[in-house]
Amino acid sequence: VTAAGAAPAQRFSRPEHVLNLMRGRGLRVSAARRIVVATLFAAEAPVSAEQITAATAGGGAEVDLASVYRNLETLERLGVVRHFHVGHGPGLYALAADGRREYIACERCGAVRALQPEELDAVRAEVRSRFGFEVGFGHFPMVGVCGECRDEAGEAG
Amino acid sequence: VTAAGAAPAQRFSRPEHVLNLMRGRGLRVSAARRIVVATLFAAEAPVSAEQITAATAGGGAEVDLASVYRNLETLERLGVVRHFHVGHGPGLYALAADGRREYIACERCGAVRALQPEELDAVRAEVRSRFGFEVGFGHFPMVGVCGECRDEAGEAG
DNA sequence: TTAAATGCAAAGCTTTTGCAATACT
DNA sequence: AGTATTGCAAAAGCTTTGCATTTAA
Repeated sequence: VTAAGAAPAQRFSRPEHVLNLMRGRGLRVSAARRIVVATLFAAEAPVSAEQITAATAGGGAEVDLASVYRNLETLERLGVVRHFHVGHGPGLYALAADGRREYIACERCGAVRALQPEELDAVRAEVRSRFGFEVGFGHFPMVGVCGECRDEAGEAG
Repeated sequence: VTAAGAAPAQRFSRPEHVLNLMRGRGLRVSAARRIVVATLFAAEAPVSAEQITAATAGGGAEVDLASVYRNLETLERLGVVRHFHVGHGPGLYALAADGRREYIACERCGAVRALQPEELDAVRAEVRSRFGFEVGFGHFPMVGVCGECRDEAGEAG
């Protein structure tokens, strides 16, 4: 079942696919948009708006932070991008190309691990049966300490 | 085992207990502090700093927001108060009188349910075994839709 | 040509910080 | 009296908004 108003699940394997989608929707393909989209495709992990503007520094042109935010919002409306929040700190944006994702974050090293929703179904079911809440980790992921950071910290207090 | 540096688990059933603790630590008992502490005791649910300043409006005196934040931080250092974050929105503060608490929040109605840590042990264990993360819900609670809000929304899309 | 999108600047919201004035001890 | 604490104001961090200018179509 597809929710009305939501963009259909779709695959965007390259920046041009996204830009074509925008053109198809009557949106313009500006230099700023090319850069934002390119940066998202180049990113290996979710990035903040600030990081996107910074990433453009190397490429020559600089995209204003406000424009980055506006474009991220536009891309999110198109279903191309999703964002979420880890602890304090800015929102993190990533391509939604592979469909819905959820996350779990390490508050110590900042690592963000992307998960398939099914991987969290057991957790979700546990929470639902115990507390009656239907929880999701796509927008507000769980925060904790990852295995590596726990190992580094040692086991003795 | 008690972590070094952490305040010992203690019970504060009345505002005076807290004020006495502060005096004992060489801290002064100001009008602002009386008000902040009183407001926390009077609150039925976790409150924001903003709500604490607003709550003082009825009592006559008004405590500056900055002072509220500073006092909340002081009280947190003393182990009297804890704060956590629900989605967007300001931090929420509550007495830690009954020991450690964790939370789960409804993103629709804003309800915050306090939980004993043991109630979340199964969830924690599930996450640990699957992902290697040791997660906590005391500072960044899970966010979802509570049972009542789901009922209200109906079951058909 | 013309309306969408940009850059810049300002503002909003939460929280923190500097500093002179106040008030607890 | 002496200093911790306050109030006010300004600033910091993230995000949004207003507006004149640029620019894609």
